Amino acid sequence: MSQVSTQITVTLPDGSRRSLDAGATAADLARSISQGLFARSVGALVNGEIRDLYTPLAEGDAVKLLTPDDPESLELLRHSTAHVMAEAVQRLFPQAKIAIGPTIADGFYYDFDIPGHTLSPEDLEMIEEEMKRIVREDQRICRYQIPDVDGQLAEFVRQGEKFKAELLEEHRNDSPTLYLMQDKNGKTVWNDLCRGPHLPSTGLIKAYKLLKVSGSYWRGDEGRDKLQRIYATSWWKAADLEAYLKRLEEAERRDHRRLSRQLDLFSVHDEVGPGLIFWHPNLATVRATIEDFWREVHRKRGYQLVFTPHIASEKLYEISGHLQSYGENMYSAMDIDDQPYRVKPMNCPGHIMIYKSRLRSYRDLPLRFAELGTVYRYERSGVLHGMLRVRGFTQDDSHIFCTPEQLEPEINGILDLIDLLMTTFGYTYKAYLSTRPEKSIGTDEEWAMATGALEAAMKARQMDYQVDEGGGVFYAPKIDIKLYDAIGREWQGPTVQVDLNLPRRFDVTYVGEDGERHQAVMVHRAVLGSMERFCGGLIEHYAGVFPTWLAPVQATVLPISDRHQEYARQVFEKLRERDLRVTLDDRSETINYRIREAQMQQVPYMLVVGDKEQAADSVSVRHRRDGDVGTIKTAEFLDKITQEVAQRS
RNA sequence: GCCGACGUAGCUCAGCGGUAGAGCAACGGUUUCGUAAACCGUAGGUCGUGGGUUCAAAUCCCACUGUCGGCUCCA
Repeated sequence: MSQVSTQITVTLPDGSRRSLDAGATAADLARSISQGLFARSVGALVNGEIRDLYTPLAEGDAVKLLTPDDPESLELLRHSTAHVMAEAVQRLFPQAKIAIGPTIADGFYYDFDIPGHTLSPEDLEMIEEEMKRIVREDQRICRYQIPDVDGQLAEFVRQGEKFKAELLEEHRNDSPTLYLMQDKNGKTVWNDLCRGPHLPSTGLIKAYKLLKVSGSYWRGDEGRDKLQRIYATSWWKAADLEAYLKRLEEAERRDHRRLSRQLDLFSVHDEVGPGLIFWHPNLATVRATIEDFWREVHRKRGYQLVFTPHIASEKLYEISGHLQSYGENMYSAMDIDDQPYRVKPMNCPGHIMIYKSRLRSYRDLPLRFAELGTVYRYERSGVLHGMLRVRGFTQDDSHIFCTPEQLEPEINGILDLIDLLMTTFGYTYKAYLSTRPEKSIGTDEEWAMATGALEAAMKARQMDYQVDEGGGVFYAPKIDIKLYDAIGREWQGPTVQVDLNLPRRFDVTYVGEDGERHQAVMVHRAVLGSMERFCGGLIEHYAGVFPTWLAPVQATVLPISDRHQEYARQVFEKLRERDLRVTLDDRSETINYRIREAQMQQVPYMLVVGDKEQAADSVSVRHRRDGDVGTIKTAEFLDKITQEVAQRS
């Protein structure tokens, strides 16, 4: 051990400082703290960035050693598992060329080009077996800075690793690194061009599973090589993997297409075409209830409801620009009296027509037009998905026309409405502000005004939000809200956009205090998005167990035997008079059978009536979740359920 | 659109070269019941569509169509 004269000092998470020999790595730091920590460390967080355990540290670095207890360590684990998977694939399929293999939420994937072979589910098992071997071999994973980029390039080319060659060429000035997999004798058995970071060795990999194969394209470009992608996941503990697979199962259980069959919610038909939804009575009831609520809250907030036609002359979409920039998502023209017409893909031009039907004064503003507007858009067949991705859908669309001064309070009002609706349905959410992208129209002042108003409104409400720099659409900055459902999945939620384009294209103006015409400011916003997607998502969020105010059937009356039918009918009528959705199930099936059926249909209340209830003008209440909750007076039950519905709980 | 898997009774699925099966649902009867499936019986499919191979095709091959998992796109 030669004593190096220079020392460096690093800071630990608890604020304490530690001196190390210059050139010391995070591993050395761990060792200097305790053997136990060293044994558990798999990487380090250096100045907030995840790094290899054997990263040399520099003077002043803030270092946190990562062990499997730290969530950040999963990134290392998954990235390394991806490499092991790629190594396994190349062992089994020597002709396979590797593309990229990043980590994603809950796992990772790796893309391959495997000439002459298509991966099958059986292959996945084989690959898993091979991975087991690589893990058992406990290969070291070493970072290696490429000293001679051209030499390495030539090597990649010689190996036919054209994707890696392309990547290396691109990153040649970024101090590119290889990660080498080395066996016990220090011999490199595999390598991958990779920025890292990685685990120190493959032996640390424990619980992983390959999930599915699918197609992809090199760099996501369908003009380029077709690749095969393997999706997989990796965890530190078998129990975590188990829990994750359980979560997938739970998601499967909640799948709205599956629940639709059980609860008779919606259908699509070959004879009609894909992506076109038929709402059955049960789901139509849910939707209608949501729409009633939606209309109520909009009226209360000064929105005016409008309706616009489903087809329009092409001229409209030429003015709006949709034909030019959105044409490939629009259905082809139909001929009406020698004029081309189109099915509407957007509601905005229609709302603008209403605005422009007369001269507007600043005194009229803001004008808030809202419509449950049905639109049709061409979606490529492969992307259609149940109710979540369709070709015809109804947006809860609104366009607000206002002055620049009114913009901020209007945004604030929208955010308030969003909060009310999302809270009612039990979603939590996060907000994102998307700012001006590179390719965009409008002046700097316009963008500053619009973006500023969005930001100011969120700040005024003390909302947490993240900024997605350059993530706006070309004509507008926007606020996107992401929803989190009952099992923590993310959904695309409400969106608010300040449009800098259409007011100009349509010459949307108002007469100001000064008697001059000014261009109006226009805001697009959708809260629920589309009724199809929202209701589809809601089915999964509630797992088909709709709260009482939304439930297709809120209560069912179950007479014990035929002699109770008359009384059961009386109870049924009483509920119906209260405008409750109630059914009477007096079929000659056993009471157990009828209860089971109501349970499986997720009916909130089952009202069992027999001799005792008949004698006491009462009902025996069975709740779908709590079971038999006892007998109460019919009038009392009516009050309770009516209140529950009114509270939307 | 592209890659891959799949399409058998209303639903869930078995059969995978040799005369189409089960459970549930439906229908008819019996049963009149106290909190998650009473009993007996009946009916139901040109095996997604079209073509090919074969003495013979639900089964093998091709095309189309739809669904599913991804890619991609999302004014």
